Amino acid sequence: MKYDLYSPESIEKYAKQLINKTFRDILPDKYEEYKGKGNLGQFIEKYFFEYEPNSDKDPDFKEAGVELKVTPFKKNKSKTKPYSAKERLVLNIINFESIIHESFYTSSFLNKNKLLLLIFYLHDFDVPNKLDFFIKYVQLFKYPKEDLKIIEQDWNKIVEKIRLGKAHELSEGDTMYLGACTKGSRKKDSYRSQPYSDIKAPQRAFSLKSTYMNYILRNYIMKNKKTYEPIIKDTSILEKKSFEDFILYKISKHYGKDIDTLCKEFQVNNNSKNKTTQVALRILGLKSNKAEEFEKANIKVKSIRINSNGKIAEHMSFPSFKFTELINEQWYTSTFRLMLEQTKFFFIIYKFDENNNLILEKAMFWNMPINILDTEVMKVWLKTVKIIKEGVQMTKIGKKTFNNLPSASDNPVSHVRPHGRDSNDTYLLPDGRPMPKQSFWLNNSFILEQIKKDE
DNA sequence: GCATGATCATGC
DNA sequence: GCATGATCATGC
Repeated sequence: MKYDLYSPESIEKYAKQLINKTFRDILPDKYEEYKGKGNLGQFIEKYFFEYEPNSDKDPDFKEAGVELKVTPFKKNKSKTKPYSAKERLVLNIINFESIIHESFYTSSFLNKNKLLLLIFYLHDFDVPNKLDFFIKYVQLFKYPKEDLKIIEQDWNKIVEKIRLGKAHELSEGDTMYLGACTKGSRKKDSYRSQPYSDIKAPQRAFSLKSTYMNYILRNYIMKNKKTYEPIIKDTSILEKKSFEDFILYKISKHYGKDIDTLCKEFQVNNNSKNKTTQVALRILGLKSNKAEEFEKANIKVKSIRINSNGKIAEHMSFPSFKFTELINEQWYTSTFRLMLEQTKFFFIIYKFDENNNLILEKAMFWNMPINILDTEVMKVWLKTVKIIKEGVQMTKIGKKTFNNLPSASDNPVSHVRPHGRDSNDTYLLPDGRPMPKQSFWLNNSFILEQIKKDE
């Protein structure tokens, strides 16, 4: 045997020979050309470790308790973040029927995935054949203690939802590091039954979110020194409270205070445009505007102001899209859908009182309910694509140019509006005309409704 | 006061 | 200089 079956370190050592090799380098001469079907993980199992791929309940290297994972990363244009994980890491499939009888520390998830042998290869978009990608990193990975605590909370949240008969409403935005991602086709016949409801749910698997994989890649694998400051400095806090509850508890101590008082108390510049967000982060004990946990969990902070009449003045904006890219996307894999599905939002909500003082009202975590995402938001998205393909109508009235993209009055949840530096900040339409950059927005009335549901 | 286009401000 | 979150401005 080329490696000791019982020793994780021996397996890792053997696997490190893969570094700086392509998949083609591993292919033995006498074997038929690998078809490229299936995944590269199976390829490594078969040709490098020389065992037949399986889908056991046990880890791939059962005796050593090591699960093999072959996963891509990619190069970015960004100088500060030169590399990212290309995708989430998909782990075992969730069996809705049996998982409701499990508990975390004896779960099938932890049994299979507590020690991972991560093999990172560089996905090069200019290289047509997967076999020519280079393997760059090979390393055993065990969840750090503080991460495992949050993963436990995530696991419990997912199982709780299944126990409530809501497997069909599972979404990656529900949880922090460990997600329940869809796996397999979206055809009706791939839907699965669930124990506490007659509604069939798409098959799902546990996964480590791509933002969490980014963190693993940059900090544990590439060993970058620059990390963000964590909010939870002492893991024992998470024994008593969930991460979310702890955060909300800290903010709640300052409910009712006005923004001027808060700025003074937490030494935030009162003229700063994002002072409302900054105050919340200072309350959480952060010196900067980034939190390690938020980065890993893909939590985006959004501040919301409610007017004294109880309404939200502004809609919520998202990054602008390129018309020519948007029309080539499919809804289920579209940038906008994936963003809404995978992002958890942290709302900091302020309200103007009758004297026009801005008061910290509450904070809450929110993510887009999947049933709204795949109905109302989908309609807006499809309509937008259709209009762009057919040719946007633009009408100039005075200084403003009006268009026929879906507006806030057309749909209760989402709409399209300009979102650029100014009206000269444009992208080209497929027909070559320039148009001010546009983005999807969430309607203020919808946000308000979601905030009220939380009460 | 709503609807929708236009623009500001901060951080990287 | 751009991307992105946040907010302003005008006409009905």
